Parts: sequence; structure tokens; C-alpha cells
Amino acid sequence: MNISPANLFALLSHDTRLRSVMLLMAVDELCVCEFTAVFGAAQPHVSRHLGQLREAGLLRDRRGGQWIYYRLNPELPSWARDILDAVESGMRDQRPFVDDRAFIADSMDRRACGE
Amino acid sequence: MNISPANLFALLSHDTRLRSVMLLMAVDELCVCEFTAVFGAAQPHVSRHLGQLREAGLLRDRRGGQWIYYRLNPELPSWARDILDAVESGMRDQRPFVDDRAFIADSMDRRACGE
DNA sequence: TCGATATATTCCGAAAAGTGAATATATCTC
DNA sequence: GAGATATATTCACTTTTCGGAATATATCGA
Repeated sequence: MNISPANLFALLSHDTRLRSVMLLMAVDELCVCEFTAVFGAAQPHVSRHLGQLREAGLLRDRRGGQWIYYRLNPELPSWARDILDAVESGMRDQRPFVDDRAFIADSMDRRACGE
Repeated sequence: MNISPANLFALLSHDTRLRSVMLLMAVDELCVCEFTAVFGAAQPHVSRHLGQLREAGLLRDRRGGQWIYYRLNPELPSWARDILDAVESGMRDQRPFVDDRAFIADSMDRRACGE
């Protein structure tokens, strides 16, 4: 991954992208339709921003059937990882991040119950 | 200060602004002409970007004679301070930040010697 | 193969950000 | 007060980013 610090911040400067990254700090892997459900946003909107994060090397994607799952790139340079960790710990208790995680946790529960 | 996380990242997404903030993590206070000297940039360019950081509440300014000194706002919310600390520690050894600090240290020395 | 679902991409117009040049304002020095 | 220095702002322009709508692509299940 060849990304500059200023570039990383540009990626994090949009709410959709920031919330996506924050979610993936907590949940390991999510498919696009889950992002759209959490954000209440249109699918092309979410897909575009996830695409930008992927192109920059911040996220990796993987196809599983008709779904495409996104996760954090495990090979981020350490300085980028450090910053993301600080972002996560510094804003863990703020909205909308708490709500986003709660939403996902809830839908995971439902999935586990077979609903 | 009423700044959102995404807003903070937008401020840090421009090299001039990022380098300015990084310098002020190390040096406490600098006037505009020192920034222009370090960056080798035009004065209006630097002034504009420092102005954005000030308007957003990230920096404070103070007039001292014909100079205007900028410093980090000491009343940043803790989450913002945490992120800045991580940025600083994560990129301390990278260019151009090392060089920027070296430049400033050098000119401080010269000032101390009365040159 | 056909229809349904999930995702990505393209097109286009609007809004925002960035830049260089010129100019305005404030302060200092003489 | 006049000129010099430091800083901020405005103007005109270019570039980038963003959003919505439409469309393309891929997979699944019957």
C-alpha cells in the first residue's frame, strides 16, 4: 500500500468512509448490503465510497456468493494502523459510531437466532 | 470548539495544513513567516491554510508586533488531542516532518546566536 | 434460461476546495 | 507621515469531490 498521510486523512474526511472504517475496526468483515442497512444510504453511494477505500489500499474485498465482503487491509503500514487505533479509541463512545456498532450487533444476533 | 471527526480529518488532508499542525506539536508557537520559510511556499498560501485551521478552532493566533503567532488550541477536546498525538507519534520519523522540524530547530539556533 | 438479488460503474450537473495574482490592513522604523 | 515588513483577504479560475439516476455485471435459485 502506497498511501500518504494526507491521503489517509482525505479518506477519513467523509462520514460514510469514516463510519465504514470504524465499523470494520469492530466487526472484522461486512458485506455492502450491511453497510447500506446501517447507514440508511443508497447502495451506489455506499459502494462508491467502499470502492475508494479499497482502491487506496485501506480495505480488502472478497467475494462470497453474491455478496462482497470488506475488511480492513491486514497489511497496513504501522503508522496508518497507529492512527486508526487512535481514531477508534478516541471516538469509541461517540455518535454515530456507538449506534453503528449497536445496529450491527443487533443484526448479528438476529442472524444467529435464524430469523 | 465544535468540530466533527470527519471535519478534523478534512483539515489534516492537505499537506500544508498537516505539516503546520505537526510543526506545532513540536514547537509550541510559530509566526506565519516561519511557516512560509519552512514550506518554501507563498505567503498567501500559508496564511489561507493557517486561517482555516484557526477558524475550525484547531489553532489559536496571537499578535506580537507585526507578527502573528499560531499555536495549537490548548482546549481541544480529548478525542481530538488523542488523534493528533497518534498522528504525531506515528509519523514522527517520516518526511517531510523530520525535515520541517530540523529546519525550525536550525533557525532557532541561529536566532539564539544573534545572526 | 429467467427472474431476483447484490454489487459496481457510468453519466452529468452541482458544490466545494485549491491556486496565483493582486490588493487591503496593520505595525514598525526612520 | 512615508516607506518597509508581515499578514489577511479578495478575485477569477481550475480542479476535485459528491450525489442521484440509470445502467451494467455477477451470482443464485427455480
